[in-house]
Amino acid sequence: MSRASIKALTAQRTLAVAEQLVQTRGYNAFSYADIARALGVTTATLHYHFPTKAELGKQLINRYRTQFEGALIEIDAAYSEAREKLKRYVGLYAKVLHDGRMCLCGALAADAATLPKPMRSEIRHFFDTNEAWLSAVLADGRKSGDLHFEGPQRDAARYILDILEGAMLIARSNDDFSRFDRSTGRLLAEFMTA
Amino acid sequence: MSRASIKALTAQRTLAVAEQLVQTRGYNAFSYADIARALGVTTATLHYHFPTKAELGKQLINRYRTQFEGALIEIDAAYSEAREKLKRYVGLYAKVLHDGRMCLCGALAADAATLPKPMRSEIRHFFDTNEAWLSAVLADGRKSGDLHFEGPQRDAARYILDILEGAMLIARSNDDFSRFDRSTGRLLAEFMTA
DNA sequence: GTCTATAGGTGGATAGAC
DNA sequence: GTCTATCCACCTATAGAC
Repeated sequence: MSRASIKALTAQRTLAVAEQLVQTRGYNAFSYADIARALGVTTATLHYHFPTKAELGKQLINRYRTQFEGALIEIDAAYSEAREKLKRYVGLYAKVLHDGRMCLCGALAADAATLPKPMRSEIRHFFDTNEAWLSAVLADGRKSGDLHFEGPQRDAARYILDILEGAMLIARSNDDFSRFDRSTGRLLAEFMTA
Repeated sequence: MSRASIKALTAQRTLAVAEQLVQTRGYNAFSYADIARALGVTTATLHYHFPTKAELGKQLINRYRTQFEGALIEIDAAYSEAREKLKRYVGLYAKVLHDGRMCLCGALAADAATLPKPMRSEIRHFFDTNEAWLSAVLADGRKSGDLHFEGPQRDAARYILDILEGAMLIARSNDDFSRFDRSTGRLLAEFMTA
């Protein structure tokens, strides 16, 4: 781990709690007081590590994207077939949902209009990362005959991301996670059928 | 119009402004003060018409769903082909997006965990209405050979709704409405191809 | 129906002691 | 690094005059 990413224990715990709060309640529905209560510290302590909520939010997304990129690298290392990679990719989102959470950036996207610019940029970065990885998998799958779809890979990648975020959003609000599995199952079938 | 739905002018204007605020900023990012400023009245006046924010929110969704049902009835009256109905249905969402807004219930779904139960019930009601209408259109389209899809109509209907909400969410957060059009275009093509 | 005035609470954020 | 104490802005909501 690089020196730049070494963080004090309280800072790490703050990020973990804040992440969970954003994913379950949304950016505008959590406060420094919520985190302080969970950690057993005061809000002044939190402001020492993260001067502003905007800064905390930015680092939150950055960390989330970095961890996500790590998971994508693991998939690339463990599987060679495009359709298997796509399945595991969907599995990443399913795991988040099963943990009772919304995708961090999906949750933040809903409040995008109220967020500071740096946070909006980080959110785009996360979506761009998804799009790039998916595009590569789709290109590979199309070439090998493993996956089937019409039009540009980029558009198909965005389509997949749209479904994942939408299915999470609706499944959570309806308290029925099986809806996510049925929708993503349909999605996978669509790309795996000639 | 039934007597029960007649509302004082200020109440009507309040609902219109509040709706726009929720759709653009989210439930937890707007206040009675925002509405009061827009209408040129005091917050006390708003509380006369809507005692609590929860009550305002509930009536907001109820009104939205009622208007939406009216639009669905219009579609049914104007078109007979299932694929044409489906196109117009997607057009309803496109219109909301083009107005710079998120679907009201999609926006609220993101904050669902922080909402009072009556509001959550109204949100479900909206999604159920979508699902029921779509299921009927899909059943009809499959019967006439106008639409093509695998599995239960209900699952396909939910799949469509998931994409619409997800595509809106991402398109808005990326400030690129054309993404919505490309994803929904792909969706329509999927159901119209044998 | 709308106002003034205000209560009671919580929000993010800071100064300065330890 | 963490604390106590505090500021000021904003929130939802209410009482009572007009």
